[in-house]
Amino acid sequence: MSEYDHERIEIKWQRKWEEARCFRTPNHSEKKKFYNLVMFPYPSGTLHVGHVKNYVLGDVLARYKRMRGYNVLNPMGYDAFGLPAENAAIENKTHPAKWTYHNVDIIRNQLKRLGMSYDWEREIYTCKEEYYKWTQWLFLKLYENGLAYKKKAAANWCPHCKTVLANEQVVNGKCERCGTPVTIIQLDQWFFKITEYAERLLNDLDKLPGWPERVRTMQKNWIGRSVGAEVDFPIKGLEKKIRIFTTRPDTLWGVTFMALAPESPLVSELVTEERKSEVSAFLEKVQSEDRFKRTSANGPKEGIFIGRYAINPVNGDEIPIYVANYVLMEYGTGAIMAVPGHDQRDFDFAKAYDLPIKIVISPSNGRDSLDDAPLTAYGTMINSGEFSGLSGKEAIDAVIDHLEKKGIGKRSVNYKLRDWLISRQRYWGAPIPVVYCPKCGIVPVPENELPVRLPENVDFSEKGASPLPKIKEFVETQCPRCGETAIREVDTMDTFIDSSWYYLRYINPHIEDKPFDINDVNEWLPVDQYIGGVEHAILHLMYSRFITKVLYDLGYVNFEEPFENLFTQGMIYYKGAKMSKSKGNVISPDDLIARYGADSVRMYLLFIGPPENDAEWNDSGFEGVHRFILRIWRLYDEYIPGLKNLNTKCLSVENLSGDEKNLYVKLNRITKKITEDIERGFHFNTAISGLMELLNEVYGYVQRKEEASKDFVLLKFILERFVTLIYPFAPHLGEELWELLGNDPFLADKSWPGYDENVLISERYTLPITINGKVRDKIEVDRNISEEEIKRLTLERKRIKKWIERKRVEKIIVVKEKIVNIVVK
RNA sequence: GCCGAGGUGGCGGAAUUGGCAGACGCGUUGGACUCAAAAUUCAAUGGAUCUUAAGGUUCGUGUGGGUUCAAGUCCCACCCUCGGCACCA
Repeated sequence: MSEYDHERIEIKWQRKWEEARCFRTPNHSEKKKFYNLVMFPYPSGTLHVGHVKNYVLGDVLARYKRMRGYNVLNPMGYDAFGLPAENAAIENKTHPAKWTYHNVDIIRNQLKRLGMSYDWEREIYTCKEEYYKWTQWLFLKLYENGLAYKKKAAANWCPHCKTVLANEQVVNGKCERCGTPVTIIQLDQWFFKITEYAERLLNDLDKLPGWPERVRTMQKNWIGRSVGAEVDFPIKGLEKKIRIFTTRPDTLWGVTFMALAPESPLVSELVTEERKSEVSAFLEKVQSEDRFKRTSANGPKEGIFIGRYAINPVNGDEIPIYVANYVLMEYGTGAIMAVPGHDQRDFDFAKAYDLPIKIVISPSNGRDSLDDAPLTAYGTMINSGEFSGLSGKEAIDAVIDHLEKKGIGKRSVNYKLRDWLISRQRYWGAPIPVVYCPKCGIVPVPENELPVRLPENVDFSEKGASPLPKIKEFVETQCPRCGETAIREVDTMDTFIDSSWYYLRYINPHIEDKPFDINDVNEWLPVDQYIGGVEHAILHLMYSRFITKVLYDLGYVNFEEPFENLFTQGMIYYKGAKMSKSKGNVISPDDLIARYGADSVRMYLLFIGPPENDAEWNDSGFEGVHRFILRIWRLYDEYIPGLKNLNTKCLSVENLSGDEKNLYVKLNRITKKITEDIERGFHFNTAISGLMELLNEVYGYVQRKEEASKDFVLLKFILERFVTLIYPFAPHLGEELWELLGNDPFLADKSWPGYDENVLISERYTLPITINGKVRDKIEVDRNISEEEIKRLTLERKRIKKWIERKRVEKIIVVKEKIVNIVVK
């Protein structure tokens, strides 16, 4: 009896696959393409089992699709630029590149040791010149087309990371990476005009039925479209107007004051002389407050009258103008009309400052007092002149038409989405390819001068600050336009730009004169299956969609959405928390692979539960799966010597009966189940339980049967099928047993087995009989039996008679092949 | 507050179209093997309850209603957990 030497087996097959280049994917093939993509890792250290789950899911699908005859593209690379590398470099007095490449080597080895079927010849690193050259090219394309611009603006600054962040990278007022509360600073920054694509990013979500509803909803929320009107309010005694945005033009008659954002330039323009000192004191106070708290819900409403009045353009009311802390400068016009009768915030403010409350929407549900809450629901307009009596959408449309006709307002759409701030005051990223010339101003670096190289000899001794501005050779340059001395941009690009197009580079990873070949990309994209964590629901996934749409508009690709199907896998928890180095609860795959083998790790990560759910790592659960693998090994080890030379072609299925027939039926049933579990969408946990069932069945057979009466040809046939079925999940074990059974490699090149539907339909089956819905008996019947016959047989049963005697049988429901139900009273 | 997902044995989880709830695994218990233990292997395993036993009965999928011959699955109301958004006018 031989031991299951997982290490020998796994390394043997990993080597063989590599030598035979089993997983190399030609760009063109007779076969149908399948682009299988797993979100590439940020190489911050070693992978733990939580990361590994992601890659295992992708690998199972890739291997399965390959067996189904697809030309599968299954690439891997590294999202290799980023701040952690720089921080580590500062801490360990090394270079970010060195740290990054070191980590990449570890991760690559981990992935190889796990048996991932990647086409390693397509490996990409976003930090390599040959890659970031094209990231810079992408920037130029956006710049040329007016989609990249520079402006001075309030930006989120992370004091710990010492850089600005995009809105998407601020979570609850804190830096998404390090958790430090962000502050606001004014800086000259580069932006991508993602807002110009807001409508399409929103609408095209409907074209993505293969995405989880959850992710689409999150993006919808983030884009935050609202429809309404812009209205101009004249100011009493001045030739000025305040423009506001509202989604409720039907409440225009209920405006009792106006409010400006503290940052609004209108404040200083409009404030009267007498109110100036009080107002600026208020502004100072607001500025000193925590911005996140100030702009989050339930904060106290504060403000101050600026001494000026506006005129309500629809009814001529004079209304006071306030500055209020709850009005945001970044949304709409930075000014609002306040309708305390029908808006919670305005209501709170009005209560706090004793402002009048007017009711202009009729309280439909019997409420007539607004003492404690405003009436925010839609309803019938009242006290609104000629518009009184209108309600709902009709009312809103009528009011807007009126505004447009009178020239005091117009239909308008607003989004919560802001432009993508892409400048980072860091070293380890792709330099923004722009030069500042005293004569010509902003000058983009010409395409043929790319890449703008990141200088390598860099001093990281000054803690925290980017070293780029201090490198003379980098900063000082000539203007590409006029040749005069000029200064280079010293900010680098947000690393989310690197990852917003990497799925295109995999198609032609080594091409030198362009980022990708248009024809090849159009052939391979969109990605058929994208797999990754839900934490990228907004960030990476929306940026990638945006960049794809830009490339589409510029004619570089012929598809508008990059990822046809998206699967978001759940996280692995350990000791009740997300695995993380800082919490000290990571489980490394390395030790497990050394002790139990990669196949056990793969199988457990698949068996742990539905892959989209979060799951708690459980050591004894893992051992259970490992036991299953040992159990497979023992069975094969015992029977292979006797089976090796048998020819399964001799198997005649028609002549099977009894135990053998049952076993054969089971094989077909399980084959069907596993196939459907995979096809139906990542139900790998139940697929594996099917394999367990099948193995139990085989064990039952070989133990029950006398040695002499066993059908060894059938046994061999089943054992061959079994390893084929387990191959996508435990590929090393599959290949090894396949070979030991006397077959030539590679199982990797074999087809996924079919199944015989006909044998699944048996001539006889068991039919449960229920009385008033409770199972009381079962009968075995012929497939072709008539309903009448079933009824007759049912009523003859001793057990059934017992239940229906002295009762009245109301009716008998027979659902063939399902159930019989007798209704008695 | 709004939106989304979910709630099933001691535990992880199955149940695909309304048709035998609890597949598979873990754990537990018992038998075999062994000097013994481990490993392995076979069997039992939702709760309550009746019976000497074989075998019954009854309750049971977050709670309360409803539809149906039949509900984990459909409808209504509610409770709880998780995730997202949250002064966005």
